[in-house]
Parts: sequence; structure tokens; C-alpha cells
Amino acid sequence: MDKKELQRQRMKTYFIDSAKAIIMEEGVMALSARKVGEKAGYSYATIYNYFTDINALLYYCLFDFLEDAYKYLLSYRDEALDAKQQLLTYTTEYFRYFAERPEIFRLVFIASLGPLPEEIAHNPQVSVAELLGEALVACTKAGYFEEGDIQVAAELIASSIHGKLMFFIQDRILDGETAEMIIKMIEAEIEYMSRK
Amino acid sequence: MDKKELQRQRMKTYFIDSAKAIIMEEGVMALSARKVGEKAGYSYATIYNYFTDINALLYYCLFDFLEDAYKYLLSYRDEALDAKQQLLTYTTEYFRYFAERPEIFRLVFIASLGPLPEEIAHNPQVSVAELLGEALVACTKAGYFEEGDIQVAAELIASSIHGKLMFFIQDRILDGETAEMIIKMIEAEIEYMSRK
DNA sequence: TTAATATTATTAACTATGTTAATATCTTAT
DNA sequence: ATAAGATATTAACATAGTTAATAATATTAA
Repeated sequence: MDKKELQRQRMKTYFIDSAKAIIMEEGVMALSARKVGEKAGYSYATIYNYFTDINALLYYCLFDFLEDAYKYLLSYRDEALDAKQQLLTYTTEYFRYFAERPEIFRLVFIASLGPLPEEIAHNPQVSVAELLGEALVACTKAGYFEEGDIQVAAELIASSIHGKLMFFIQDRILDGETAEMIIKMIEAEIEYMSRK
Repeated sequence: MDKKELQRQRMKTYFIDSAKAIIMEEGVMALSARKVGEKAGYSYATIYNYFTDINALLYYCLFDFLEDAYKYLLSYRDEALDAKQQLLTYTTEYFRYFAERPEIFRLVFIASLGPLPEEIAHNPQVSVAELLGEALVACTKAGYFEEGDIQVAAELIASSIHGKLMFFIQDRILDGETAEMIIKMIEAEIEYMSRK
């Protein structure tokens, strides 16, 4: 009888979707069990019939959002594009995606959820990193990077963008730099790296 | 009569030092007004005679910690060193400092304190960034970098390290990479950048 | 030195949080 | 239709940040 399981799954999505909506509207800090319950049309305590705690619920949101980001990036994939241009597009659009959705970045990368609960299947990483790797391989074929540098270049680009996102979204220290200014900087960095 | 001001300042440091101790021992998440009061030997409510709220208190801790980090890095300054070696030392030691003090990193870079209260003087940035810039200038003089690349190289290095720290300390996604492995990667990245 | 006053600290209280236990409600099989 | 099981809700607890009312202490004026 897995009609039960289907209903259970459906209930979970009610709470997950409510949580996602609250996160995007009011931010992850403003989310509470009570609000999620209310928005889903159930009592707050009902959540605990479907999730061990709200961190578990937040992990589901996290993976959902990550998949959204991947799909967004995929929409910028274009075989016809020059390899370097494709790489530039991926990196700048990735930055833009999170810069425009700071609350998602906060949940995915900087919120302190405890350890990932066992029961949550970490999706086989429909991975943004793969898109980046793919673009970089194409870049070497086109002569923008050297074969042996792919690994380190990929690492460098990825960690740089995430570092910039962290600074941008926390806006500490950072003296009023706009998203567009940072995007220009990302372009300059890739230009610099591919200029060998 | 600024005997008053001196006493006031002293009281503030009691709370700040207590907060710093709690952060290092139990983490920023475990900190509470009650604990800080207790540790400082006062009632929890007394804090509010000296700080508008605990976020203000945390900002004081933040700048204290940042200064500590700067001093730590300064202890690795060595005029005799080869320019590239000095750059490598700064970057890897900076990473190591926070990798070994994750709770400090959490407070300084990823905790969500509200906007910086006006009354807190943001120290004229006794800045880590300056040390990095200095080392990079020396590197160009020694021929490791080209003059026009300093800006972008500095940005790239700084954001990459912070990105790596974020991943390391949040240990999401990251598949069990050790601090030493990441340090090796940082070295490889700088090697790569200076290899022009 | 003592009385009045201003300053500073503490206790009590309020609202909100996550979570659990006890209770109520609904579903389903007989 | 009713008993049994599953599911949802209300009540309650511990802890949080913060504020107001009160107590204690230090300062000043006589």
C-alpha cells in the first residue's frame, strides 16, 4: 500500500514549498515552525510528523533551490557559443543568480544547519561544477587554457565566485560594491586566467 | 570627568571578553545573553546598559578577532623572504588561522548580525588586505607578476581563499577534504597565477 | 556624616522560539 | 456502526532576547 507513501510525500511538499516561499519573501532568519505550519494550512506541530526537525526541512529546501540554480544555469548553455564566452556566461550568471536571491544563498551556503540527516538523499549532485568543468574542457580545446591547468583553474574560479558572493551578500567590510561591479571583476579574472 | 568613561570602557571589555571566550569554547551559536552575563559576573540584563543589543556586542568581538588575525599574520612577515614565498606564507597562514578557529570565521564572515551600529568605530582597517597588496607589489618587482595584473590577482587570491574557507568550515558538499589538502591547493593556485 | 539624588545592577515579566506529550479528530477495516 | 490505527491539534516546557520596575550602590550637598 504505497498510496500512503504518496500522501506522505505530498504532505512533505506542502511544508517544503511553504518554507521555500517564506525564505524567499522574508529570509531564512525569519522562518519559524509556526509560520511554516500556518502557510501550509496545518498546525505547527504537524511538521514533526514529517520531518525530524526544522533543519531537516531546511535541507530539503536547500536541495530544491540548488536544483533550481542548476536549471537556471542550464538555460544558458549554448553549443554555438565560443568556449570562453560560454565560460564567462556560466560564471557571471551563477553569480547573478545568487546575488539576486540572497536569501537562497544564505540558506544554501551560509546557514548553520546541523549535519545532513541520513535519510535525506543527497541528489547525485546534478552539479553546477560539471557545467563549469565542461566549459573549461572546451576552453582548453580552443586554446584558452592549458591541459594541465584545468583542475586548478576550475577550483580557482569556483572558490573565487563563492568568496565574492559571500562578501556581497553579507555586505560587511565591502564598501558599497554593486553586483555589476563584481561581475565585471569576475570577467576580468577569467580574462586574466585565460590570457596565457 | 572621564573617570566614568574609563569605568564604562572597562565594563564593556568584561562582556566582550566573556563573549569571545564563549565563542571560542562553544561557538557563536551557543552564545546567549544569559551566558555572557554569567561569565562576566553580572546579571544578563546589565549587558543592555553597555550595548544596545547582543549584535552590537558581537560586532565588538568581530573587530577584536579581526585584529588578532592581523597580528597573527604580521608575525609571519619576513623582509628576508623571497617575494613569492612571502605571498605563499601569508595566504596559507591566513587560511590556516581561520581553519583552526572555525567559530571565529563564523562570527567574522558568516554570522548574520544586522547592520553595523553607527556608534561602533570601524577600525581604520588595520588591514590584512594591505599585507597581501604589499606582498603582491614585491612579487611584481621580483618578476612573478606583471604590473597591470596586481589588482585582479589580489582580488582573485582573496576571494578564492575566503570561498575555500566558507566551504571548509560549513563542510557541506565538500567531500572530506582536509585543511592541509586545501592549503596545497592554494599553493598550486598561486603557483599557477605567478607562472606567466 | 548624613540625607537626597543620580547612577547602575537585578529581578520579574513579555514575546517568541523549537520541540514533545497528551489529547482530539479523522480513516479505515471489520 | 464501531473498534483500531493513523494523523492532527492543543497544551506545555525550556530557552531566547529584550524591557520595565525595582533594588542596590555610588555620588553629591548640606
